[in-house]
Parts: sequence; C-alpha cells; structure tokens
Amino acid sequence: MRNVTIVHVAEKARVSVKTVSRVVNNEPTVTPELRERVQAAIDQLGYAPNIAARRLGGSRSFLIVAFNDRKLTLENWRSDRGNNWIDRMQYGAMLRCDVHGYHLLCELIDLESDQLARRVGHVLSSLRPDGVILTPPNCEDPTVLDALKRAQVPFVRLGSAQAGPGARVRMDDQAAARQLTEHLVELGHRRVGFVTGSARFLASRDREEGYRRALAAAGLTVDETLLVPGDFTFEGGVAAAEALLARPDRPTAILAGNDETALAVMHVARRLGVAIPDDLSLATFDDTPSVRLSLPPLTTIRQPVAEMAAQAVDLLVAAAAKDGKLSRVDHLLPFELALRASTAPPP
Amino acid sequence: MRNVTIVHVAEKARVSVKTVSRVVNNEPTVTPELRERVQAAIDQLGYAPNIAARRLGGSRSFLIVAFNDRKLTLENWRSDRGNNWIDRMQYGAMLRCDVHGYHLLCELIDLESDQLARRVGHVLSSLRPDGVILTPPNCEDPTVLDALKRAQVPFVRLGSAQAGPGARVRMDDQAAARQLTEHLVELGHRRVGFVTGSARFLASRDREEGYRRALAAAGLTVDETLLVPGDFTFEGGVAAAEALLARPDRPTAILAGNDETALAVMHVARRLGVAIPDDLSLATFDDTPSVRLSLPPLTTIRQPVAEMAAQAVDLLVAAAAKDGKLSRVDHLLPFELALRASTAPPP
DNA sequence: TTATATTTGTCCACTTGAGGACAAATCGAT
DNA sequence: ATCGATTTGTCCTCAAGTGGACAAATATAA
Repeated sequence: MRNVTIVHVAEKARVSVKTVSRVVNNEPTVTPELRERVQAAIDQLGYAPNIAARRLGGSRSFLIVAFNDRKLTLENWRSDRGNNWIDRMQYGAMLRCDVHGYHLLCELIDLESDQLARRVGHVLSSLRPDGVILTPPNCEDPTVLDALKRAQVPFVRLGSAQAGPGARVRMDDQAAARQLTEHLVELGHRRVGFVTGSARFLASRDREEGYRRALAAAGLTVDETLLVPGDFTFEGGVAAAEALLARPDRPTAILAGNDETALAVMHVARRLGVAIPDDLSLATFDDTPSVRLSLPPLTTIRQPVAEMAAQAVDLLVAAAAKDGKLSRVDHLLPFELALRASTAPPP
Repeated sequence: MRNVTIVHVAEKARVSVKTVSRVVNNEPTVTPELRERVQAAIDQLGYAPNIAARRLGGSRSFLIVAFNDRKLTLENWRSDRGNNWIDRMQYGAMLRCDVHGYHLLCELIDLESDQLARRVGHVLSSLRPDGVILTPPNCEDPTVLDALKRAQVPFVRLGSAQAGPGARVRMDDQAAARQLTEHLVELGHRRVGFVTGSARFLASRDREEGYRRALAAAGLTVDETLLVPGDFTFEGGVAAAEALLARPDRPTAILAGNDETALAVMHVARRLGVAIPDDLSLATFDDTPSVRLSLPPLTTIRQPVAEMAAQAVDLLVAAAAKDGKLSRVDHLLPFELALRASTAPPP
C-alpha cells in the first residue's frame, strides 16, 4: 500500500494542500462544506498525517513523554506491594492522548544512575515532546527537574505534595483525611488514633490537618497522645501500633498514614488478639491491592490517578496548542472513599 | 537552550556532517580516532539525533508500537485478576528499546469497536513504526492482523498459541505442563488429575500433551477419567473439581488449566474439607497475583513475559536494520516453575 | 456597482537528517 | 613515485508536512 500523503488527499478533494492542512489543524477559516469534503477524502483514503513531518515542519510534536521510575515499575508486578500508580496513570493518559491525536511515550529512568541527566536529555532531545508527565518519585528529583527546565519542555508533576517548578496535579490529602475521619466519627468512634506518615512528606501534614479538622468539626477535642508518628514503613507502623494498642484506653479506631502502615497495624492487632473491625476499626490511604485482598479488606482512600493523568495531558496539549508555555497551576482532584469491612461501629 | 543539531556536532569535531552521520549510524568506514573525536563532541554537546528527521529522511523510525487491549489493561488494576501481562511486556520491551536507541509507544485498542481497523491504520500511518508488538488477545484478532498486513509493518505476536502471520514469541506450554507434572510425580503422587483448559486454545492441547508425556516418562499409565475438561472459567473449574473430588478414589494431586480454574478447585476443596496441600496438592499455570496471595500460595508456572517482549524488540530492530522484512520465526522461551506451599507429598 | 471582508490558493522557505554518487584526500605497499 | 585501496568530504535530492506572505476568488454589505 503506497503511503497516503496530504497531496493525495488534496487531489481527491480537489483542493490545495494548504486547505487540507487547515482542516487537519482545525483552523477556523474554512467553510463547513469544504471542511466536509476534505474530511470525506481523508476518511476514504484512511489518511493520517505523518507525525515526523509534522514535528519537523511545525512547532508541535504530538508526543507526550511520561517518565516512570524503573524500580517502582518493577516492584509493581514483582511484589504485591505496588499500588498500580503507573498503570493507572498510563491508562488515563493514553485515553486522553487518543482524544487529542497525541501519543504517549513511556520511558523508564533510574534515579540512582549517574547517567540520569544525560538520559533525560537524550530522550527530550531526540523526541522533542510537547510535554512531559512525571510520576512519583521522579517529580521531586532535582536532577530530573533540572534537565526538564534546561530543555524548556512543559511538564506536569503528578501526585507530588511538594511545591516546585512546572504544573502540578494531585488529590486533596487534607480533604481525604478529613472525610476518612468523619466516616469513623459517624460510626460512633470517639477515640480515633492516627499513625501519621513520614514528616518529610508534605502530604502527611495535610492529612494530619484534615484529621484534626474533622475531629474539631465534630466537637471532639484532639487527644495528642493518640497521634503517633509513623514513617510509611512496616516497621515504623508496628512500633506505632504497639504504642497505641498496648494502652489500657486504646483507641477504638485507627487511621494509618498509608497502606504499609495499615498492614503493620493489622499485624500487631492480630498478635494482640484485637479483632478488626469488631474491636478496632482501621482505615488508610492509597488502596493498594494488598489492602483489597487483606482479611478484612480495608476502608481506604483511592487516588484518582487516571483522572490526574488525563488532566495532565489536557494541560500539556493546551499549552502546546497555544504558545508552548505551561502556566504554573496546581490542580486538586477529588478522591474516592472505598468503604470496606475494616470499619464498623465501636464495640 | 538552542537545539543541538548534527551541524553543531560536525563543527565542534571539525568534520563533515556526513561523517557525524556515519558515526551515529555505526557505519564501518570510519577510523577509530575520528569516531572517538566525533563521539566526544556528541557527548559534550549532549546531542541526540532528532527522531523525526531521521524518520523522514531515512528508512527507519526508531519507534516500536505495542497494541494492548483496552479492557485487559483496565482489569489489570481494577480487579486483582489481572496477570500483569501488559506491565511485564512493557518493562521488558522498554529496557530493550533503550539498548537499541528505540522508543516504545503503547497504544490501547478496543477489539469490539467498529473503528478498530481505522484506529490501527491511523496509528501506523501517522507513526510509521519499524515494528509492532501484539499482546493477547490482540494477536489473534483478524481485523488487527489484517490492518497490520496492509500497512506492511513487521509484527511479533507474543504468547499466542495459534499459528498465523508475523513472528511469534511464546513459552513452551508443553514443556511447562510436563515439568509441573514431573514435580508432582517426584513428590510421590501417582494419581494426578487434570482440569484441562478450554479446547479452543491451542495452548490447552499443548499442556495436556505435556501432562501425558510426563506421566508416560515416569512409567505411569494415564487414567483418562482423571482428565476433566475445564474452560478457564471459575464455574467450569468448580464443576470439574466436584467431579474429581467427589470420587472415592480421588486424585492426590490436581493440575489446573489456569489460575482461575485453580482458585475454583481450592474453593471446592475447602467446601469438601479437603486440605491443601495435606490431602491434595494443587498446581497451576500463569502466576497471577491472586495465586501468590491465596492460602496457601499456589505452585505455578510463570511465563517469561518480559523476556519474550525483549526478544520481540530484538527481532523487530534486527529486521529494521536489515531490509525491513521480518522472517516468520516462532521462538519458544523457557518458563519458570514457582514452587509454593500448595504442593507436598501425598498423604 | 463598488468597497470590504472572508475564504481559498499559490509560492516559497524551513525543519533535520538519510542516502547516494562521486570527488578528493590520505595511506600503505610495491 | 605510482598504483590501489580506504577514508573523508562535497553536493544534491528527498521525506511530508508547517507557517507566513500575499494574491486571487468569492461572498457580503453599503
């Protein structure tokens, strides 16, 4: 099959190449009849503009690159601990790219490689994408961010709790924690413990603030001794859970900083003979497969990762269509509360 | 930062553009000294050839497209039943693409869409990739295969048990079944049941053949009544398991056609009070997360998906480097036997 | 009818490399 | 020094579009 080019379309529709280009690029100065005629020719020939030529001649490449972390990608299917972040991001981004006539290129990078800057630079320089999407933990890596700035390519950081360059799309951690806490309060819990996340992550502070506000809104005073610092690891979670559950006045519900922490709490609870949810309600953040499959499955907050990626694509495409400049926005998206068997009224 | 082009490199290395091109494309007629000088200039400038220009002028695009099934992708992270095929494929393909200086583009397609042929055609026509990778179930879809043939793009079908056009890379199902069966025989089992897979899939036949050969090799005669047809569904597995486990001379071990079937066998065994692995050993194929997390975790065959994808990339790149023609090969790859707690000596 | 606005076409430059033909330079061996 | 082989350079075309300037054609309004 010979390659169908814009010239063939022009001949078939009996218009100039320029007009076909105008139709393809949705320029407004084309009458509906002509547009229709050209579109018909395009459809009949199955024409799709060559992206390489478009990139070379024009100012857009119709490509978006997503940089994913190599290790995380591997863990995603090797262990059961992955939270499917990357899959969900990709899914959302791909669907949206499709709508815009864009294509998504996924590239793995290794944050620990000494070739990191070079690798990122090469990818950008050879593909010249219209935009880049960064997933955690890449979105906070200074080397990566620096390479992107140098290449002057617009980028969106997904799910990053840190302020910084580029646009940002994430969920509202504070509101999530608040809603989770409210759920427990509504069930009748009055003593709600909180194994906080690592203080290094800003999201942890947001979550703590949400927890406090929910209690305050319910007219409950915050018992500071029920706030135990965790660090997102299983070990940290175990220590924190022991501190909370060994008390004679132990809480009737616990909020865990993340799923890993929650699994640690479950572990300790089982050891101490504390039944979930009969003796203790447990809620957490992230919704990894592990907490869907655990016994009981855990009530948790699900991040709208696919939706976040879709918005990122929209932002980048809009910027490319305009002047290639991406305004420094910070989108907050609503999350989803997954109610499962781990939360119930207090004993 | 100005775009670095081949001209800049040529100037810096004080050679002609042609020579830089020769170095970049690894042509043999360049002396080592000169090659080194050019490479130094490339490194210092951080030059990477513009892929669009390369595509337009030359005969290669340095792009490989992977068509994944939309539904499967979604299920992969929505439910826990996904077998991570797509993730593993992508990981293996990406790493290999990186080595060859290629880039991987993942595209979702919907086999049930009436726009399927058009969509595939558009992607191929606008990207003009050097090759395509198909994952199940796309690799057996006639519409997709037809569109690929029309575009005359080389493609590799991964994990397809069906003969057909294009190259094929898969695992040896027969050897896998054989090894799984041998494992059970070595544990001392003499009565090994087999809930076969759906007869519509050639892989099922291969697996059955492997099972027979293993028994024959061990000097055991095959009891045909221990071969019960399954259909890869949970319901089919339940019926088959009931047939096998209700017998007074029930087998001491069961081979399940796939993980879904295995979970069904577990379900029935638990209901009947048959303990695994004490009363019954259970082994299966696919290694989905579900069977890693089940109680007990199941002995299973893990397909070398990442490795398969890597080989697919190698094949496509080699074809592109040569004449763009892909020989119709059929690679069989070794699999991995994951021994877990579900198999033990007979009671 | 003329003036004005809008749509469409013409023409050309430009993008960044590949690839081929062939000349020029360099090298080594006789 | 001469021949032949190898390496490097010159020069040109080509890929398939975009984008801009501007002219021509057409439609609309005064």
